[in-house]
Amino acid sequence: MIEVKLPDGAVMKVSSGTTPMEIAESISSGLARNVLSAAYNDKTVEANTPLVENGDLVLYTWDQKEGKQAFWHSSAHILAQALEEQYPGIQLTIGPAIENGFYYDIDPGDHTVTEKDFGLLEKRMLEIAREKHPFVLRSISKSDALAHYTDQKNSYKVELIENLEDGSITFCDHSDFTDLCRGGHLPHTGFVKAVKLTNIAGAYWRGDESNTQLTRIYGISFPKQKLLTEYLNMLEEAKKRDHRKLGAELGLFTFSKKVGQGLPLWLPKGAALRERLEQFLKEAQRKAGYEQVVSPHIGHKDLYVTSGHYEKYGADSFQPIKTPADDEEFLLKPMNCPHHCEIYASSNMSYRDLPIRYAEFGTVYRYEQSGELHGLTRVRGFTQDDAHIFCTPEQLNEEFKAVIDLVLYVFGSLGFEDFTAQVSLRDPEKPEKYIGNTENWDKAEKAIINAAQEKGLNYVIETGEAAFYGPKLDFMVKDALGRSWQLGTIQVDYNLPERFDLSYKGSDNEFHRPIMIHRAPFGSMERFVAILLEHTGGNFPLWLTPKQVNILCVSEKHEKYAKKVSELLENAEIRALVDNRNETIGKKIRESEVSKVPYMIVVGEQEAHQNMVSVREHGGKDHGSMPVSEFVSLLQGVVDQELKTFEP
RNA sequence: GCCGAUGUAGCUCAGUUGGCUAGAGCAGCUGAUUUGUAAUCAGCAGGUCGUGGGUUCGAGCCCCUCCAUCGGCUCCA
Repeated sequence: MIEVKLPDGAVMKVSSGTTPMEIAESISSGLARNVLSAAYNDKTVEANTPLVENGDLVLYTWDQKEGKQAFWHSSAHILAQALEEQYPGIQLTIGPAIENGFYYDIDPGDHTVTEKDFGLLEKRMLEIAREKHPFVLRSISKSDALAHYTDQKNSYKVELIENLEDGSITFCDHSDFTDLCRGGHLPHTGFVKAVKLTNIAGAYWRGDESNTQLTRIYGISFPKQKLLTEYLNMLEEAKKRDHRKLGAELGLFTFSKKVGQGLPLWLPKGAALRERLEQFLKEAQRKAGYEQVVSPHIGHKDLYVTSGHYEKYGADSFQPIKTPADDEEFLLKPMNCPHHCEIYASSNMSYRDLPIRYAEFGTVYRYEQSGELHGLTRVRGFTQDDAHIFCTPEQLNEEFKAVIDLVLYVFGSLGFEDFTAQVSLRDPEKPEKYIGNTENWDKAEKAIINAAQEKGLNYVIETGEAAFYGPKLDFMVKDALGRSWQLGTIQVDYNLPERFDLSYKGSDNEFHRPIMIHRAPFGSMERFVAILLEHTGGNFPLWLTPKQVNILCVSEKHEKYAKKVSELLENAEIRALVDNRNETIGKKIRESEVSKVPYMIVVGEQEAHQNMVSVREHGGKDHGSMPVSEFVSLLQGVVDQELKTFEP
């Protein structure tokens, strides 16, 4: 007999060899129907793994992340089986569950996998599912495992097995299909009731560009058809919030093949919105003791050789511009930091001057590979809300925390509550990717973690995500389709001050090296506006939106009164326009709704007569009629709610 | 850059096995109408079918090149 403890504290005495599924059955048949997977003593087990020692058992259903993982991972096995049947001779590699669904990577050999085959594959997967084949995990010796895949001429699996310890290797069988697998499956294939293969892509073996490119098939599966339908509807809804679509519909920005790919053109409305964002941040930065500087769009190649950027990115950048006479080389500015270093170096600094905070909305140009461009989130020319703080080691912690406050203020004012703070550290296995000595890196990484902890930030650590000159605290936000993007970033840098030989005179009358903080709360104006669009669906905060009020005339006869209202609003710094077109009021309202203008004022006979305005909010809410002054206070109240003042 | 897909009017789309002068709705323009809370009516105009080449008596449709876009991979100072 063994003792099995459940999460609610109950202890069950069962005979050794009892499975989690049998325990679920003994609790209730409803639970048993829903159990997908389990964890025993914090280790993932299958629902049909015999338990042979005392321990803690957690049963997972579809409602838990772990349950979904088992579900999708098992679905990947079914996909692999269908793929092998459809394309004989392919080599299977890996097939994990991911955040939403699963994929399988295959080397297709002579086959070309196309979306046209998805229907057949899905059909076959459902057939396999309906046959309710149990997933059976079995141990196999390393030599037998190698022999199995050498036999199949599958070099990928051989490579995987060679890196595994003998004794820890397991195969998973279902139907007549076998795969190398460490476990985490459903009891049997029958749980899978709905399958959708979503897309097909190239993916490099082991994520390394120098390796062969495999074919990756993505899919998602569900225990009920209804859940699949809901998922597909959700995707449709998300597409409506795509910033590329909304940006065009709302007249914010565009692209031109002639100007060049990845080079956004801001239209008047978009430019006005961006301008407002800049003013908002400039004001907060002014209060926080920043000074604006301006630097040119090109810089001498030597500048970037000094900074180290040339060595790191020179070959993959827009290539140097050469002067006609002296054959000097200039680069389009790919970042602002070296310029700001030179501004710092232009005067003698004392410890009394520090911290120095140079801010600039600096437009930079980076040659991103064509396949990486993506709307406004990944472009070749963009404007960073950049600033560089030069400070003493004693000031570093306070300065860093002040920047966290600023970033949180910016995010708060724009309604970004759903972000992940990510501490991006260096990859200790790849020191060649970074410049500077280990001692400074340790200090910089510790400084970031300390500040994040003291600020009570709930952060995750990602190794290998640091910049080449220093670690970062990144603020990650997801787009409509759940893809994660870096917006705000704060970086600690001991390296550039050294490379530019920056110094200050200390109270001890000796020269010291300042520490540099790179930071950008938005990240870039382009990406920030893109993600803001996807989060708000184009319904921007009132303070930010291009047009706040549409004044709609019931007929052209009321234009004069409308103009008067418009002037009053203008005096109160409210952005309003009169719509006096020869159209029905219904049509004007509809167009105003579609273009997401937050407020509508209807003026006709009645309003002109009573000197009032009828107020309708975007979405249909009727505020009734009121004097213009009352409407102005209504809007000011909303803006006050949205925009808290920044107190550093 | 790599893998896969897509490209017809400003936008959303139709266009049969290759066969008359490539269609529709919305947007635009002109006129009528003077409107009370999500689309008034009529007329007009708008396209080198992404680009360049090829096959064919004949190409929006078939083949190739390039360009751009979309979904991934890699990259992201």
